[in-house]
Parts: sequence; structure tokens; C-alpha cells
Amino acid sequence: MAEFPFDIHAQDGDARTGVLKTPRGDIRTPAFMPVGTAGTVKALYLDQVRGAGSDILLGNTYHLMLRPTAERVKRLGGLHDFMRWDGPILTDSGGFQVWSLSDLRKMTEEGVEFRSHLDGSKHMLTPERSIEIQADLLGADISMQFDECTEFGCTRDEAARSMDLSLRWGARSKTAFGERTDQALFGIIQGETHEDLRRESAERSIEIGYDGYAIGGLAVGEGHDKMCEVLSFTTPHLPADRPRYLMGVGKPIDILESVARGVDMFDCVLPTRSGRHGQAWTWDGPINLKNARFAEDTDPIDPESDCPASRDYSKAYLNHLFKAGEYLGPMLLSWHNIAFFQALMAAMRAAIAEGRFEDLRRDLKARWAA
RNA sequence: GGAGGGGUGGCCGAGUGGUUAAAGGCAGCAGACUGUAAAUCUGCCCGCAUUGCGUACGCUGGUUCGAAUCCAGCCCCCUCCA
Repeated sequence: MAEFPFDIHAQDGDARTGVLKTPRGDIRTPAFMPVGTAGTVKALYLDQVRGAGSDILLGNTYHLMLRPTAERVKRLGGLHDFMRWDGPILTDSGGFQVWSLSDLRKMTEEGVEFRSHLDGSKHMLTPERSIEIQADLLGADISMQFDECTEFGCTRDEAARSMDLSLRWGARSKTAFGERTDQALFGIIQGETHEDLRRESAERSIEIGYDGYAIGGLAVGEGHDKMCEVLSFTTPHLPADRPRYLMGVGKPIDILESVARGVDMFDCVLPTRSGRHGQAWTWDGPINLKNARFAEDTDPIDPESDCPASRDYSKAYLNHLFKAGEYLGPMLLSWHNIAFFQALMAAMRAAIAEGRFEDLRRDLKARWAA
């Protein structure tokens, strides 16, 4: 087992706050990991990402293995040196792409053969290859087991079959990963929306033994309430002393409610993607800076923020940048959104530590109700 | 003054007798985005009302069952020649 101590400093209801220690630095939890799919958090300098309060980034097996290739990243010193980020990096195993690029794949017990969306070339991803890419070539601090994600609305049999496959792939991922002290491996709980499958997936994953436990297959169309319901009956089966990571989530309301159910880590493309598309997340909910009502709004998005993008630029200016198609618009709004998400995480950590998480939760839910 | 070309919905621009309220693009207005094939995608975009009706392709008149499309006159724009 890796030496990644997880110190839980405080618990408030099922919400907890603490620090996951890694050789490359501490990760304050609940944590939000900005997504840096192709070796970059789109439209941002890593100084901005770090300055906004990010402790760890997410990188991607699928994208990097195709371009510039994992071997080239290795030759160039590994992903940290290559992209100039000295903090922890968690990499996705490629399992999600296997699912979302489904029309280009061929699945077998061995793994997945798929065609590159870039040039149509054939590639093979197996648990062993995924771990080699993540841990050995990219040099991820936290690698994810290779898994399969199911379509929301699939049959129970399909969900069970897929969960079994993910468990077998998980065991192979663990074997391939071996014993390491400076890198960690997380397993992924599947089972769609079925309580018994989620429990079984959790129990069998614990038998395999991971450094952390992710919950996969959520926020794929089931809706906020269903997601909360699944979390409510899934997190109780996960080890209390290990980090719990809800993959791909989410909107601020999703994160808030997931923290309330004992989740410690998150990642999502939403702040950067919606930032590129003109949407700003705020304490009063999302706003679309492209809307005509902001054309002469001289207020900044958040005058209280430490982030220059949130504090020093008027909504009118951002509105203009987006209307004019200027690059600075997506850059500033991605920056603001990452800063907002991190401010939200910090607010939740502080509230949990001070035993007033429910007050914060109630207040934010009321603000975001609409 | 002469010769030729042209005037289409906010703009650009297809369309040369009916299937055209009129392609497409832009601008405009809104929506979506959750382990990133996304600086992307979707909807609306003449007016009014439930299928529908009324106005519309420079202006006026004409031909025709029917015209943005054909004819005549007029107005304007562009190119070339004097």
C-alpha cells in the first residue's frame, strides 16, 4: 500500500474535511481537481490554477497516449515536468473514453480495442497497459483502475455484467500496479443505480484493496436526485479512513450534496468548459455573461473574491469579450470559475471544521434553488 | 451623354413564373454543457393569431389562374467609354 496518509481533521454529519498527503504535496479535502485532459487546463496558466487554490490536477490516459504518446511524455521527463506542474496529478484510466467514444471501440475480456478519434489508427487499452501509461510513463501520483462505465438506463443484467468486468479489470490493475510507496492506486465502484450492485462492487473492491475509492458511472443522465440517492447508499460501504472520489462531478449543487454524503474528491470539466462558453458560476448560481443584460453592467462577478478575473473586470467587459469572440473572455471566465469552485471547496472545508456545514448547505441550497 | 451590370428580409448573399415567408452565412436573442473528439452544440430570428391570416424581394403600373422571377415607365447604385 502506498504511503498516502489521509488525515481526517473534522467530521460534520457525513461530511468530512482533512488532508490527503502525497509526496508531491498535500491535498485538502473536500478537494476539487481541475481537469487537464491533454496536458493543459484549457485556457489557463498553471500559476492561475494553483493560485486559485487547486492542490491536484487530473490528467488523461486516453488523450495523452494518442498525442503526444505516453512514451514521448516519458522521454520528456514525465507529465509533471512536461506540463510544469509540481503538485500531485491523478490520471483517468481511459475507461471513461472507452465508454463515451463507444462507436469506435471493440470490447473483450482482455481490454478494449479502439480507433483514435484523431487519425483512425487502432489502439489497445488493457488494465495492464493503462497502469503502465499512468504510473510508469506519465508518472501519475494517483492512478485509476481501468474500468467500464455503463449507459444510464441499461438493464440490471448489463449493469451487473459491466460491474463484474470492472472488478476483474480492477484486480488486474492492482496486480499490474504492484507495491509502490510513492504512487497510489484508486479503485472504482460501479453498479449503476442498483443498491445491491453498488454494495457488492464496494465490498469486492475493498477485498482487492486500494488507496482510495472512486464512485463511477454517475452524473451520466440519471439526474441530481437519483445521483444523491445512489451516493446515500454507496458511501456507507466505503472505508471511512480512505478518500472517496466522485468521478466527473459536477455542478456546485452536486458537489455540495455529495460532500454532505461523505465524498472527499471531485473533478469536472464544467468550470473550464462553461467558462469557455460564457457561463460563470457564482454564489447566486450560474449566469451567462453573453446575455444582453450584462452589456452595461459595470460590476465585477464577485468583488469579494481574491481572483483578479472575478474581482477586477466588469461584467460589461466580459460580455464584450465574448460577443467579440476575443480569447481573453474564455481565459478570464475559466479562471473565475476555477477560483469559484475552489472557494466553494474552501468554504465547505471551513464549515465542516467549524461544525456549521448544515448551515452553509442550507444557505447555498436556498440560493441555488431556482 | 453612350455602353453594360445591378437593386432580395438588420447586413452579406442564393433564388429567374407555381413545391418561396423566400437557401446559406453573419449579426441579434435565448438555452445547454458534469471521469473534455466541445473557443462547442441547440433553438428562435416580418407581424399577429391554435392548423391560419396579413404584409413582403427599389417604386408605379401591366401580362398571367398564379410574379422576387416576364413587360413598360420611373428612381437609385456600380463599371467602362466620352
